[in-house]
Amino acid sequence: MVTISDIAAALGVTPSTVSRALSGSPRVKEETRLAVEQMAAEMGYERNVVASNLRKGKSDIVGIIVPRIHRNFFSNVIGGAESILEAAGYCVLICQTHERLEAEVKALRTLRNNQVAGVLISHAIGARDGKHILEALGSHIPLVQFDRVFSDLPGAKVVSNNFEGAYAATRHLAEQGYRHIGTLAGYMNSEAYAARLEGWRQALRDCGLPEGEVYADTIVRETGFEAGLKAIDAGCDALYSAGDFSALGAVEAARSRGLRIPEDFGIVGTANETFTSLMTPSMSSLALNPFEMGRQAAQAFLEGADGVRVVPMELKVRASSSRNNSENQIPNNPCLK
Amino acid sequence: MVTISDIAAALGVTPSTVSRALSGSPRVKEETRLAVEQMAAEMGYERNVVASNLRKGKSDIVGIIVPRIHRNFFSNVIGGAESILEAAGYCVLICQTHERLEAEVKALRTLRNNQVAGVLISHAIGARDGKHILEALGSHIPLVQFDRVFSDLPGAKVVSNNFEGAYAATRHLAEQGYRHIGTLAGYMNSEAYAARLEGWRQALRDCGLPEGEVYADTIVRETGFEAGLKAIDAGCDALYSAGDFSALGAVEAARSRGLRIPEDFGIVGTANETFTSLMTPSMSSLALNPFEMGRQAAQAFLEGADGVRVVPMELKVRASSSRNNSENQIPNNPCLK
DNA sequence: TTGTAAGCGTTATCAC
DNA sequence: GTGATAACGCTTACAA
Repeated sequence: MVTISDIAAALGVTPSTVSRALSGSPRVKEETRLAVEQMAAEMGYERNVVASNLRKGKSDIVGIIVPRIHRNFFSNVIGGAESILEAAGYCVLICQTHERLEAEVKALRTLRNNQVAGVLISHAIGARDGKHILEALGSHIPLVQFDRVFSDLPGAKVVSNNFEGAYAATRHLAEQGYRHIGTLAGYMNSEAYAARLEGWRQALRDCGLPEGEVYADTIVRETGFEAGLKAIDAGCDALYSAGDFSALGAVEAARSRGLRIPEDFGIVGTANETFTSLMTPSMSSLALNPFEMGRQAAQAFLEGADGVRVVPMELKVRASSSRNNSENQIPNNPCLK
Repeated sequence: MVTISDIAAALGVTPSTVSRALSGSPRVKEETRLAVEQMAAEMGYERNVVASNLRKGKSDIVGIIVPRIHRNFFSNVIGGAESILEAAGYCVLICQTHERLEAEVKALRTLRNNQVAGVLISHAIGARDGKHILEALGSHIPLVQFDRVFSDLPGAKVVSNNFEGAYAATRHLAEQGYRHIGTLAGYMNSEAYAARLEGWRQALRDCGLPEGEVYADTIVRETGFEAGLKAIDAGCDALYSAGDFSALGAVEAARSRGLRIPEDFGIVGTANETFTSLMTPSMSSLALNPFEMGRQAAQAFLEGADGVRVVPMELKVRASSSRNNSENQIPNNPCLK
């Protein structure tokens, strides 16, 4: 392993000069810089970043903590963040918590102990607030929250316009002529899901439809199925689901009750998972924009700016909610943006 | 930030004693150890792993390099590896190369410079051999290759039984009565894909079917579509595809030619992506066992053992290849395991 | 523009 | 069993 001292010795200068030359300090003669660079290349030098980090008290690693990397949403957020961070000279360390709080705390500790430059996080389900985050990470490492955020924590936040998105999805169902629109709502200690719930509720009101009921508070396929059955038996003719997998469960529930989709039962999911466009009938879904969220989160970290950034969602209308009788009488509504 | 010196000062001992006590050295009195541990807890001490790593010349980070984390296969490998590595006290750093060689080299460099304890890698498409890997990583960091491996590199390898898997998939198609079975083959400088190709070829021979043709050498949806059209126009009635996305393209090609699946055209993909079981008709697929591959790769790293580990594949028979006329006359074959 | 020297926090090697 | 001391490789005041 060749060090700056080796290069210094070979050139008859001191390690400090070599260090300066290699880190682009202006306080070094152009001639020396060239000599150093050439010698470094020749000897196959590579900076020991561990030593460098120890000395500087921080690294060029940015940690990203997500519940599960295999979810399309999160892997795309990571991709978006990477695209920005790598260009800025950072490297990215990815941790998954599998939705477990202890894993999240452990990841935060690990990142702190590795003196990361910053942390981008979408927290695991199961916490009511972000106290554990501050405790585990400390307060001097920049923190950016995305998607699932705690408003009470300091630092930047990147969120979707969940209210408006769910509103648009529900309104779309109403416009297709569905009249009893329930919801599969997701985890209620998450502000993102709470906002979707409110969007759904507001849309029903604005469309002059009866109040709907909440049939689930998790977004996995199994509960989607159970909740779907309940909704159908209670007389629902459509569901807005805060997740795609629970929506899928509901589709299966409708089938098992002999209902045709979209004729008898309409459904819109959320997240635009790959399978939604591949299944038959294809499933409408409220698309998040994860790549852009990742980019925004990375930008927020780089700029060190606090505050909330909102990334718009986009409704993908597909077969599961398209009855093609779009001219239904829905009261006009000023809230839709 | 509290250091071992702080603890030492508070207890009237030296930093060396504290270090020994905290790292479980036997050369320290039980009493002192307890006192140190208590004081450490009290003062909220946490080891500075950067300093520790510098001193020890290595870290407890294991790097995992994959082409793309959003592929089901890779995210599950990562999950499997994590489950083993975290239990063993390592933390995991994930890098994605987006199939780009330069990104792979950069990742290897980054990992080496961070003095990782080891690297698990599935290399990007586009290299003929693993020279760049050795050059970038050096030879003293343990390397474990999985799925896409270079035989000529030293170190442990974890692979699927690609030959046998493709053989079984092709034979299954033959048993369903398909007679002109082509293949969408994948990248030929990858040993995994080459083995699948051979398995397909051998199965055709053993089943007494005419030699088939290779219609694609990439596994993306678009080329699957193009290649599917060609295969159909050339008289194929079935395809074994080395990837699920190309198989999906072929399904779309068959549809666009007005063929019914599986009646007129049969297809089996590879990888068992989530969508295969959700699409209509559901798609048969040769499942890899990524979680287990990840576990095996991690084990190989921990044990420091070289050699090749084989993880079996499993054929998932679904609608796209099920004509339910399973009694076709196929010569019995000793090769099938 | 370059050299000197100290130190980041930890661990390993001595000696006692 | 504990203490003193050096060293891991790099960066950065400060001095020259």
